Amino acid sequence: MSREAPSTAVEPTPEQALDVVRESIERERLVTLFGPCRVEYEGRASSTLDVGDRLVVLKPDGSALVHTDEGQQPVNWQPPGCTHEARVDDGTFVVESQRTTPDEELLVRFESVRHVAAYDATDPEDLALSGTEADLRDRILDDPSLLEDGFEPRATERDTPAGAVDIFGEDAEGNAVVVELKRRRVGPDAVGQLNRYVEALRRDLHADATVRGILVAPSVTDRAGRLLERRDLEFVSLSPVPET
Amino acid sequence: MSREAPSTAVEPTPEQALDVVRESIERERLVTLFGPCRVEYEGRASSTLDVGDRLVVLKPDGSALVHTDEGQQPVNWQPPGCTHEARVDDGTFVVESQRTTPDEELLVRFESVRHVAAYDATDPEDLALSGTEADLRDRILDDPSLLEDGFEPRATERDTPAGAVDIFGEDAEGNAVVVELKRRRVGPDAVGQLNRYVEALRRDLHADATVRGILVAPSVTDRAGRLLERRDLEFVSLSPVPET
DNA sequence: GTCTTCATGTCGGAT
DNA sequence: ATCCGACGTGAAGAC
Repeated sequence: MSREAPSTAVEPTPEQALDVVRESIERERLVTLFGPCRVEYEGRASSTLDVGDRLVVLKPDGSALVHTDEGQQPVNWQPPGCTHEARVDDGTFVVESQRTTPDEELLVRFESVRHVAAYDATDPEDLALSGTEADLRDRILDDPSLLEDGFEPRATERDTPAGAVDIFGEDAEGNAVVVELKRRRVGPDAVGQLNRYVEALRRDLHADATVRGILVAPSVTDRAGRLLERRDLEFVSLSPVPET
Repeated sequence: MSREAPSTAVEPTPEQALDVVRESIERERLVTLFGPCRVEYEGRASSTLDVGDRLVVLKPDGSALVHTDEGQQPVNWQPPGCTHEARVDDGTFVVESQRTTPDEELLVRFESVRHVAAYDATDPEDLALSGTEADLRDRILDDPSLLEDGFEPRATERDTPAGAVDIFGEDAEGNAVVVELKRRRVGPDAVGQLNRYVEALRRDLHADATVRGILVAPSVTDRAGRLLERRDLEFVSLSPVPET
């Protein structure tokens, strides 16, 4: 019962495709199908897609992907947790993938299946990613003077009525400082976020407390920069990874 | 030179895989590879992924996808416009996908290729999607009283210094109305967005002009609701699709 | 190219 | 289950 060789069939009949797919779903294999098909989706939104050649991937965790020859994103999909079902309907091979909460359904109707394959896939590894917001946070915690001289971090993920603040601390004068981190160049949305946290803390702390808000990112857009000024918020340029 | 049958090879040697993949890239076919591999990415961020079974998809538009047995999203990828290259390196089959602006590179090193397939794929169809924000906008433009009696739309995508307003109009009393649309339940971010537009218009219009801000969505979260009140903004519950 | 926002966003973490 | 924010977000449209 260890990993078996991939099962594949070129130009299978609908019945042959059905056999492969049903058994593969049963045995929790990763399935790929290729051929001309129509796709219908109904759920949070709804869509139809007329006949074209597509690659359909069914994963053992219940995800489904419909890929065309273009684009990084699938043209249709279903998230993990769905139930895949295959059948032959009116002589054509059909895959249906359903879930509840919310009720959603994906239907792929093949004009013909040009290829089907099934794989035993196991992947014990986690992705090791660097250059994230967490890396930016750690850079500042390791050397708070990167933010400004005299800055002292007091907490990460500090809760406020408006949400959790990335880094909360004190400046050299003892003022409260709210730091919002972004791993890349930011627009007006990040300024709004920082502003909400600063307002919330100003309401929560003593009325006489000064609360500074500092946005930390590699850079800001013009509009975001003007918005920062208007809100009396500050900006410090810093990347998740030291500049080369 | 019309559509040929899929080419596939089970357990190819690295050299056989190389032949198939090189020719398929040349001929702009859609390629899938399956087998145990390591993956490295370097670009906006960087990542490594140790050995595991994965499905790799190379598209003729230059996209690359690395899928594990779990998750809707690829564990690694490359966007359209990249250059795919295959080679045998130290006896192992390797795929490299590169792009510029920004410089990014994806490297997939197979321990062994368990299956390779190549497809001629053409897809002339566009997805027909409904239930989007555009549908919500059209509902209101068709029947402005859905927003409130006496509302008159004047413009969509009206420009302000803070960005484009979804719907700009006038209420029964002649006050300016800024409408922000969301196709689903919204959080604090949407309130911030609406607030920016309202502030910008208050600065732009005559000092004595009243500018109302209305958020239109199926529902709002508690925090967003409180934020709306604090900012003196309004909420109207409406879905992109009429309720059943 | 940059900027801005939408998305069936997805995903993870916390409550 | 909902809420909230990060993401190598991606994709589209405007400038």
